[in-house]
Amino acid sequence: MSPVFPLILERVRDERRATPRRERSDSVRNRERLLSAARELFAAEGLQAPLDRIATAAGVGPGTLYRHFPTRSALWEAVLEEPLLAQLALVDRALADPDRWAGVAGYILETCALEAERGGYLNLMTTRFDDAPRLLEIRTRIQRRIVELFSRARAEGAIRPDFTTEDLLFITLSNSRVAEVTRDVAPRAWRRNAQLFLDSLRPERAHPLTEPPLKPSDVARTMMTRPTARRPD
Amino acid sequence: MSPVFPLILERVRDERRATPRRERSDSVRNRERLLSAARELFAAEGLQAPLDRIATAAGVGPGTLYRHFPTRSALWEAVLEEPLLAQLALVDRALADPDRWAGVAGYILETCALEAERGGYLNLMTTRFDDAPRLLEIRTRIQRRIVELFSRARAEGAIRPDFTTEDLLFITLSNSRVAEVTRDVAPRAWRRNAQLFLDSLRPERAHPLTEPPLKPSDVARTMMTRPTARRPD
DNA sequence: GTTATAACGGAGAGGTGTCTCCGGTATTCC
DNA sequence: GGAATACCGGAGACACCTCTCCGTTATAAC
Repeated sequence: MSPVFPLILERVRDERRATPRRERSDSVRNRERLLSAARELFAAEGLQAPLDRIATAAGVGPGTLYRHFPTRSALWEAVLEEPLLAQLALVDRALADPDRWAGVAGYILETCALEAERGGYLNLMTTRFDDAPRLLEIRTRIQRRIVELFSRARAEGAIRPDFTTEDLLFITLSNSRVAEVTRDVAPRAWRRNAQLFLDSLRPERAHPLTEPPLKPSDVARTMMTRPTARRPD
Repeated sequence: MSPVFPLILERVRDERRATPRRERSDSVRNRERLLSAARELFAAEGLQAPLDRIATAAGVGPGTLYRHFPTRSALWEAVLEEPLLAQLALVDRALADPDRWAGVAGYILETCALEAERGGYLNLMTTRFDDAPRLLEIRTRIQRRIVELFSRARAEGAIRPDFTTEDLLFITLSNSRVAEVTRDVAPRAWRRNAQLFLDSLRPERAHPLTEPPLKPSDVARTMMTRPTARRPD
């Protein structure tokens, strides 16, 4: 056992590390499968769908899922960026509409549709994304644009003056709950709920709200429970 | 071993069966404790609160809980009759109000309050009570009265003409969700949501709803999942 | 007291879900 | 083709919840 051989092997290993090995084909394939299964199950059963079931649906073992996505948040980041960006695009379109009411009403209906309709993800806007900074960042951008959208509408009298962006929490929660419950029974029922809500938004003959609005910090604290099912420590 | 003794014992046993033994004091005490713990946990954590935790909170073993209340439904029947009757009383009061709008608006606000406020039970009106016929029966009575309340209000133009009692599902779901999420953060926030909803009910603010109303059978099918946690067979 | 027994409560089986470890294998590189 | 190793996937630990069985105990009746 001369010391020479180990040294050579050492060098070889270092070279390998410098030019990293190509990603294994089965790894790539499995990641794709996992993402596709996750998209499907998150849409069908909600963002809390059991990870094991996602692994099974993807045809891999649980170990493989956890290697690719160590936490639920990691999987969320990979899956939910796209729909969140779609949401962002919606606000932008709404902001571009010169008709303020049309902008606001259209935004609400479309964002509800995005969550409620088949293949849409429920609770996208009300789930904690603590460990998913990318998602959080997009949502922050969305929220800033929403504030802009509604303050313009309010300033121009397109909506009732006492409506705040925090009040959007109500339609968001309401829509996801209604959609969840009526999906299989009356898949378009959420629209009626949203249309009713729109009528409560209109400026004409609005009756004053005696209950003060939520503070933004309160809204933040209503976000849905932890991303993994693990108990709090 | 003469056959006489057994015969006497037999008679004694029969007499005992005729005059049943008094209920044991510890049994009574434990039932009270269980009910009180159940009231508390159902209110604090929802109607699906773990039965084991209820047993623990009552200071008894799980066996004792299941002996007194073999199913979750049995416990629900013992605990939820009272609040459902309170709900019934609310509709009756609303029906008695000669001012139709006041009746309807009052009913909605008060029923929301009943569910949302500390010690109230969430989802009382949207949980399946399949194995709790007494609760089911009360709820049916409530629903009949509600139909009466709203059809009068509609007939007299106190609310928008296209609003159906099935649409109440929306405020019910919305209120319980909002309450659930804001309870610890802004315990009165549900009121603002309800007030907004009321404005969508007013006839003078109504814009036509393009989405048709739910059918009563659809509403029935939106009821929340099974009473026990056991998987469906 | 004594006795019969109803009620207790905890151990544990069975189910679901999260997450890890590790022996075996498939893939890449040469 | 062979060697090195990254990746696989299942077994299994842990946690939570439901529900039952059964040896022990408390209570009521006498």
